[in-house]
Amino acid sequence: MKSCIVKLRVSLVPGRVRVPVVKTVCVDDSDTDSEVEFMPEKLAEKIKKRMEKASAPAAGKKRKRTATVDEAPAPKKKKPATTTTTTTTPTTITQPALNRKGRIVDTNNASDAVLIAASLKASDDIYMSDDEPATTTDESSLYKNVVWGPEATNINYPGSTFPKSPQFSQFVPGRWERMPDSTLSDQKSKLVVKLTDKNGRKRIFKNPPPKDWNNQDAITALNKRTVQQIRRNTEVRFREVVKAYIPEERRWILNNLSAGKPQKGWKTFVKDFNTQFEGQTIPGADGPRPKRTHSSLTKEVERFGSDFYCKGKIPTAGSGKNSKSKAK
DNA sequence: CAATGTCGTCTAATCCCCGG
DNA sequence: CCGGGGATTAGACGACATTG
Repeated sequence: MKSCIVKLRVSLVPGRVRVPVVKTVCVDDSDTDSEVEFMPEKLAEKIKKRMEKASAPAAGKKRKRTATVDEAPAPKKKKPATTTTTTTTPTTITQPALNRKGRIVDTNNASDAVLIAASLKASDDIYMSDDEPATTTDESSLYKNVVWGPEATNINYPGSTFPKSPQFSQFVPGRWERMPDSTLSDQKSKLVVKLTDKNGRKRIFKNPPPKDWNNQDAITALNKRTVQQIRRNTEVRFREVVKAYIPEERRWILNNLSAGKPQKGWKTFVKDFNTQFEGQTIPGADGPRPKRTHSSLTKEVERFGSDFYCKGKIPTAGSGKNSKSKAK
């Protein structure tokens, strides 16, 4: 199998997205049917839509996917540093070009099956053969033990890079992941996280593969662990810190609801809300107020509608159902 | 004790189904 | 086709548990 896949990555330049243009060339004796359908039309449609959206950052805040290459720390301009606090300097926010759904590969889908057949599995240098690898197979674990190879254990492995701002796209169910250029990538390669930490030290984290790549629980835990490794050692974050609703916002919500419902529909409600708060700096609040999405607002009302908004009250901090333990 | 892994809580963003 | 509502999946973080 002398096949080799040439992937032409498209750099997503915010503001001008050019989609896919794939080309998976299999240099092999077999002929390469260049007309293979690489992606279900429907999906392609969605991806396109998504990319458009992604490249049209809503004005205001929202850091777009910065060139998170292992480049300089990128000082970034910081805000007035209202209060001291952790001033975690604006971190690098990265996000995959395709959403979860778009990256999932369906083994039962004909065109996906074709892609899988044409794709190469990640190197054994990461860990030995998947088939007969595991030394031990701890029954209680969702993961299996593997014998890590040089790519995962040797800091000096040829070609290894240790970015200060590592890229990472969540693991999705299944061994394969669809890339922006619509080729497939073996998620095995994401099990080894290489980065240069805040202290300038090169690190390699080795996360054992799931026994079952389709087990969502295993995938979820794997994602949490990986994201945590990156979060603790770099400035990279995959999304903004969630900002809770503040009393002023909730007061507005209350005043604009009738029996728990928007008076003029959610669309207007969301627009008006953001016109009122997005980007505003409210005394006492931490930084400018974030833009709230339709999802966010409807969820807020759904959560506290019956117990608060419908009763003419606004939720108080920590009224969810826990009071958040502050000191312990 | 330090480094890591995991859990709990809060909130966001989708996805999906269903009814108008 | 659009919007509502419920269900999923997920990230940030602090706190706690485990490991070495």
